[in-house]
Amino acid sequence: MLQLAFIRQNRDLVVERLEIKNFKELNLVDEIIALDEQRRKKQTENDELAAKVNAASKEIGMLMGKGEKEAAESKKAEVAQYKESTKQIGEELAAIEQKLNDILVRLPNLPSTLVPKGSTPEENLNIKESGDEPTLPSNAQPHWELIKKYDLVNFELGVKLTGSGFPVYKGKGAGLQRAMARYFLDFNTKAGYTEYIPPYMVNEASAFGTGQLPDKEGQMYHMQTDNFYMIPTSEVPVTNIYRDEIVKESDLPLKMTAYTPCFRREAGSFGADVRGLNRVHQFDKVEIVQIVHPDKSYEALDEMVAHVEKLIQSLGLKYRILRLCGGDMSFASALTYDFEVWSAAQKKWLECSSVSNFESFQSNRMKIRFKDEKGKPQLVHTLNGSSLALPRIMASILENNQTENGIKIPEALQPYFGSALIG
RNA sequence: GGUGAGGUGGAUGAGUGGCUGAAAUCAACGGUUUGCUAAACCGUCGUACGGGCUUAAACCCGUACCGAGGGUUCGAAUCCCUCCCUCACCGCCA
Repeated sequence: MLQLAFIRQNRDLVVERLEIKNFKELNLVDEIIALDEQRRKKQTENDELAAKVNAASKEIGMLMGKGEKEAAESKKAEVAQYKESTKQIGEELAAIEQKLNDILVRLPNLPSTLVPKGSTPEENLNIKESGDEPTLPSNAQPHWELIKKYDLVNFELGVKLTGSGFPVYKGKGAGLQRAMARYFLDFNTKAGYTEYIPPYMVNEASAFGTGQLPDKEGQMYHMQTDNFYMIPTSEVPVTNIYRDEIVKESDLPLKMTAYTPCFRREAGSFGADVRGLNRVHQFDKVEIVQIVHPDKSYEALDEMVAHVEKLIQSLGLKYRILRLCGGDMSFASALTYDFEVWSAAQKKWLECSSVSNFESFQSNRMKIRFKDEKGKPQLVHTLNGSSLALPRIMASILENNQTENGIKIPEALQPYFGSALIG
């Protein structure tokens, strides 16, 4: 969430930036400022009263020690007078704080100055397109047909076991998935990311920390009995590793990677968008996360974008990089680059990575800080990106690399997959 | 799931009603000493919010926080209640 002091001091800027993010309830900004003022007044009142009570209590202790019972009793009576008002002021203060916090938590992050205006995916800025258009055989098929042909993924079986959107990978399909995961992880650890295997369910505090709650409540699977959430991305558990920590400045940047399944309810999708592996409820993803010094976060973002680009290039896929417009960005992000790979038979771009700088939006919720040279705690910046989401990469590889004889496996994956062709 | 023990600052750990925002030790940081390292010695060493304060810093003052929430009391780390978590043993089990 945004820092209160920042909103207070930059009211106009906040409103202007929120507009770019297509945020409608701009009146909340002034409401926050008004509530904050009330809060400070109330707290001063509250503190002064508490100070009086504390002072009187100390005196009572001393008087009792000296055996001056009379004087002590009269002091007690004095404190009793404060009692009523302490309770009332305390309650008022708590109510104001509650209200303030409720609103604060609903404000999305401010987009960086690089973010283009816009409200739909069409308004995203296409900043780079690269890679060769593959030459397909005349009888080229979309990946959901290829999957059947080579018996790689069974969607109907997933429906039987769970429901739609829970694919079952089989044989070479399972093998390709495993090969991708290992290759991506190796690629990341070689670049200095430490591998983690986190829990696949998180508690409320973790889901709140990265911004999934309360904003995206409905997008996560919720285990009611234990009040856990299935992770929609490993960003959630991995970033929360450092929740409520004050790290050493010299330990920054912290770089982490994790391979996990991701669970998304994604209600309301239909049609070609959800055919095959395009959009599913459970999919695997390798994620990278960085926790960095606030002065270095945009440098880190560029580094991560370059890293993901290199990985996609190594797979020989045609791709493009988009800078998301205000309306298409996530709640918590300040700047997001999406990577899309070309799925040649569907003639469709498939999002396979999203790399974002959250600045201090997440760290303010999670209270991840470091001590600067003066010893003052300061919020870190957090970033994350997919490196990469597996199913759409698989879809793209299958479609782009299909030949009369079978599917060619990208060279980089061959050592992991164990062969050069699915035939 | 059963039984027992326990949750205190970066760590260990003392503290059972006022002198405790919290002993002591370790770690960390600054310094003295030293040919270097080590040792020794001195000093510093929680966070948040509010006020002094005006843009900021420094500093000073206040308030809150000893797992979370409530209660008793003039006063709670300390007493009571509820919840959460951890550890040990048993049961079950990959």
